[in-house]
Amino acid sequence: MAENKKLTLKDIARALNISVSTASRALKAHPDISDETIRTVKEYAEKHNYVPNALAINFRKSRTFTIGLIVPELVHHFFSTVISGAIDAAKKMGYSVLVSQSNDVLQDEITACRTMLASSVDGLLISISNETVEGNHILEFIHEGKPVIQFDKITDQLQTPKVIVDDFEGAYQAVKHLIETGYDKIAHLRGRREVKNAMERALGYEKALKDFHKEFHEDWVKECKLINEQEGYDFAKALMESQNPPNAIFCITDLVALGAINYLKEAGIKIPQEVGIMGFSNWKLAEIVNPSLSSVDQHGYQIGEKAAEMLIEKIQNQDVSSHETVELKTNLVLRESTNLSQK
Amino acid sequence: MAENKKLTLKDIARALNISVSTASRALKAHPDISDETIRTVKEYAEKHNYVPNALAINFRKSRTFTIGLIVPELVHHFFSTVISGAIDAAKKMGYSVLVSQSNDVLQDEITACRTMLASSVDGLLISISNETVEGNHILEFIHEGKPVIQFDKITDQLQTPKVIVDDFEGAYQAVKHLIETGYDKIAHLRGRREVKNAMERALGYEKALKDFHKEFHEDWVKECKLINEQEGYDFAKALMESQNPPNAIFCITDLVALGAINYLKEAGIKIPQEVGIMGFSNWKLAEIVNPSLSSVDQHGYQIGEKAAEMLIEKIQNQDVSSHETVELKTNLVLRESTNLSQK
DNA sequence: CTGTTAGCGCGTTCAT
DNA sequence: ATGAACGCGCTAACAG
Repeated sequence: MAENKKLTLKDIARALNISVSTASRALKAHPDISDETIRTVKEYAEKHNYVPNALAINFRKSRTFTIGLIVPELVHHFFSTVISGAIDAAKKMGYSVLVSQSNDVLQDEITACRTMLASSVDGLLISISNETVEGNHILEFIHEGKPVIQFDKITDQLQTPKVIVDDFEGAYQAVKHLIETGYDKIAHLRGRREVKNAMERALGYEKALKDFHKEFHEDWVKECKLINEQEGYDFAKALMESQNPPNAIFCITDLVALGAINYLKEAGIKIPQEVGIMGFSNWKLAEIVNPSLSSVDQHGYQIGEKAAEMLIEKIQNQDVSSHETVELKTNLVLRESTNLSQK
Repeated sequence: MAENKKLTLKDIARALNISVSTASRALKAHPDISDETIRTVKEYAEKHNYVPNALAINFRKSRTFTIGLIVPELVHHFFSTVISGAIDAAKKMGYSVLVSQSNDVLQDEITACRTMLASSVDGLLISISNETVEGNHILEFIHEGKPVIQFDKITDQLQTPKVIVDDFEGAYQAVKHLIETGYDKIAHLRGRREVKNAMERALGYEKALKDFHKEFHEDWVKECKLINEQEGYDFAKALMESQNPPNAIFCITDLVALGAINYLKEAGIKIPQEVGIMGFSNWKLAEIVNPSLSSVDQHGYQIGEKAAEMLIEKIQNQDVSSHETVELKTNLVLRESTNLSQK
């Protein structure tokens, strides 16, 4: 079956009647070694299909060329896109990626961190769970000299480099576009105040209204707790049935927007003529839903790429103390749920 | 900064004035060691937060408690669901998961395999790319005594255990349901003949028609090459504009079904009254699309779980030669795109 | 240019 | 019940 017995340096050395260290150096073309020896050793290694024992190397150098990646949810368009970008970038730099999920449960996140630490990843990429506040489990990496980079869902409590999307600007542009295409009564289905991304989007929304001198009402801002379709539906209903219904709704997320769309369709309210709907995240569903949904694209793939690149750089420079923040720009993807042209 | 200097057995031994081997044995409560020593050592280890060096252990035992997982595409509802299941199951059994994607490109798959082999995973979970035929790169794992399990997209060319969904039965049930709810002219947008899953679904479709004595026409079976929305749209159009249009379409995948739905809506053909649409895979979009799509659920999470469990079992039993196939049942999820009740 | 030696942290004989 | 010694495979400091 398994013709294991992997060839080791020792075998090569014995076969060629040289010392193990010479063999080792020859294989990496060390300048001290004569060209001839190098050739001989390399030929022999090639011929007998020598594969260095990665475990021994890892042990010796105490690093694994593996990075950890923890997200709240794996089955999620945005996060799987980020993962995809991170894996591709890591691969290019010779690293593998250990993936885990926290299910937005702090305890699971802690466990995942421990496991990653135990499997000796060289660094960590993490988007924290909703429950995470202090993050000692994450600091442990830093203590062990392993860089950590936060992305998307971050906390400023932890001094690490961060890769995020400019939520404020994304929201601002989205609302600005709504205004420019003729909507003047714009509501916002926001997320919880404790979540940074949600806060930023809400601030961008407010700023745009202010800059363009549009109405702002507390009543037009509804706080979603679960960020799901049902909430979108319910709040859209509440808004439209209120005294002073808006003519556009800017939603914290596409899923919430979907719920809003469903309500509007059910109520026979025309999209985008009577009410415009703007989502955020540009998930697959934005293309699929009917009418298709205008949304703010977050470039998940690039976030993953950038974060992985930064992390690996830090690893290679043994830099565990810097904490710059990279903010990637979003861009607006216009579809049928909002007016297209200027009014 | 980094107060590294991790505690080693040697440190403990020196501190407690015992030998390294005693310390080692005490920590795992070896029967030879006196209870008192055990207690002392454990206490000391606890107090000073001793963490065994995983790298050293891996090296010594030449295994890593890590499994590899390669899928064609990461940003894909079904595969991310499988990954989720695999990671959760692996975690329960004390394993981590290294994830990679092939993009359905053979060369990428080969690279991914090499990387995984180099990072010394203990076993491999793989859903092969469309381009994969022989799979020597996968056999290498077996040669090294590392079990491999194929799932979903598999090839019988490789003698490994497999975890798949019963595509034949799933398709059969789906078509049977269409028949039982009144459709008698059922078309099928199938996948390529070279792809096993596609073949099974097509066979299930044919068998159901035969068993219930329904019309079968070559013209009603269209082969999708790309399995995308556009093909669904185009083929649905072709079918409906033909001499003998069907009154139901069974689609190889939800995405194709989406295209078909879009065409029918555009053409003003009523779903499900005039034409019923059945998808396959039960992706997120099936719930979201309008009308929502009846589909065959593949239980991706369970596939991932089962595959990971089996793999880890094989690893633990050093079983690299068995090749049983586990076939999980699908189940039909009925929504608005098909008739509900018996006619 | 090449070989010798030592050691990474741990587990495992083999002694005692 | 405990310790000494060895080795996993590889690298690197130190000789020559």
